[in-house]
Amino acid sequence: MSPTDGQDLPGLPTQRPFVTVDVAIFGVLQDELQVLLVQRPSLATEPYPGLWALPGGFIDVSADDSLEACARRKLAVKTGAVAPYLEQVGSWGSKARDPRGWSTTHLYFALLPADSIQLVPGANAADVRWWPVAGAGVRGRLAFDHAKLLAAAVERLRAKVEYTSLPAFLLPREFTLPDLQRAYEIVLGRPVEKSAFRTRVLAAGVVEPIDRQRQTGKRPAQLYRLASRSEPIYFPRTFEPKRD
Amino acid sequence: MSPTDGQDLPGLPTQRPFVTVDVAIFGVLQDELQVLLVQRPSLATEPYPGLWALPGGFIDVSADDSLEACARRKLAVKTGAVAPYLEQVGSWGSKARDPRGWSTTHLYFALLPADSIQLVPGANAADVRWWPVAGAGVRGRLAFDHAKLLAAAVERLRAKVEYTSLPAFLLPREFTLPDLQRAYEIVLGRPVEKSAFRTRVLAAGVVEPIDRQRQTGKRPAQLYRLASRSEPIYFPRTFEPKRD
DNA sequence: TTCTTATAGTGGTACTGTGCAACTTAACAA
DNA sequence: TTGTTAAGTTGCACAGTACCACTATAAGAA
Repeated sequence: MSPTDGQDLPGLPTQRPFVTVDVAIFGVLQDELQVLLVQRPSLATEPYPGLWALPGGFIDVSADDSLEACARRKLAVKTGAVAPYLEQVGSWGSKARDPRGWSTTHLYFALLPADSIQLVPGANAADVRWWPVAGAGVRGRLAFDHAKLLAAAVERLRAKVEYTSLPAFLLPREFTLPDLQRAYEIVLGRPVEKSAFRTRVLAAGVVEPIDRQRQTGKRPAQLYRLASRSEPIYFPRTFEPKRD
Repeated sequence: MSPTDGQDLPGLPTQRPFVTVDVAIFGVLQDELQVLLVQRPSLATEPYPGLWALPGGFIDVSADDSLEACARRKLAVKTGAVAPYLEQVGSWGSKARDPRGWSTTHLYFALLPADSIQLVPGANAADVRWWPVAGAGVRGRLAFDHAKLLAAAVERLRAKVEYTSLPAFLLPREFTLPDLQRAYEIVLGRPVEKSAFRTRVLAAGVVEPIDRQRQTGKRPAQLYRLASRSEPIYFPRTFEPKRD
């Protein structure tokens, strides 16, 4: 048995992977699902200089109390906001994923109303930008294995949108049912049937009407807000579209 | 900005959490869902001496190529077998969860036919035993935050059993539909209706009949095996029991 | 004023997968 | 032959979704 193996050692292993947290931050801008990426600094001493990557970085063992706290901190640093929804996607770790050595990352994804935030390039990133999500990722090469991570986050998001109220967290506090329907369509990348959608959302108690409407030039639309602003609703069934 | 923060540092952080992988290994024994636990050595130098814990331990950066490979290795060491199903539950990390310092763990769960394996106490564990799963965990105190980890694994397992064929991985290669139904009932902790269950399983193409039956004294039962021995099937809907 | 247009919202029927209860079938044993 | 028991089937009810057609409400044009 290898000397670094196991909880039974009197001491801790001296060779440890380094540990990072990455966050895929999603928003809806210009009627598209977009993800926030940061450009890595163009220093030859850095891996993947100048390439775009998911926001994230090393755990700070003196500043962060937990993984999730670390994710929330990184999110706040980039957006200046507290995201209404944050979920862990999973973790990845291997000898090969970072040229600097054995590394692990803990991946989270966040949803937020894109109009509510300010982008903050910050000290450790050359630039910050929203990128449209096309298919399972974005156009262009990403640093490290971030294309794979992003694909996993997008897949998780789309899967859960089939049976939860997650897209509501992409909207501002007050919204109409057509707004919400559109958010579903943008994330899923396919049309959603109006009548069934409304029945589903109202029957599940996702939203409650406020006593105001939105005037748009045509028939005004009832405004709603979330019944529960922190927890998503789970619908009894997924969508079941006939034609694909 | 803290000196250990960020990918932008020329160097890597010197203070790193230590990294472990834990595996919740589930099986069905004596008509009960059980989980494999190891007893920690009774050395005063070890945290939680003598307590039971999920099998797992430190990543071995020289032996393990990836997190999942590490999980498979730990699984093989304890059971001497390759589990037909392994899935990551998630990761946890904090300053407080291990008295030795900031630590992270990557939690997996595995399903296997309990009769197919040999328990291997091994060098780094005083004992290995199956423990019945009662509610969200096991009777008795576990080391570290393993009660929370086990609860998360059990919750994930039960949730997926509602809409997948996962319990099939708890059975031997050949089984009858009543066997499979019983596995669902054991994991879910509630009865499952025979007729709807059979329709569901057969319509989804989970199994294929072999041309043999099992004689039990009463009417013989058709034997089946999995159509796909590696991937679970996702049913179009969850169970929808009327009375709870 | 009326007509047109566009979006919001409703109603009605079909369909699918599940729940449930009653039934039939196959083997064994008394 | 009959009774027992577990395996397997049949038929109907039900809930939630899909789809299509319809009505409602505002603004602006005619």
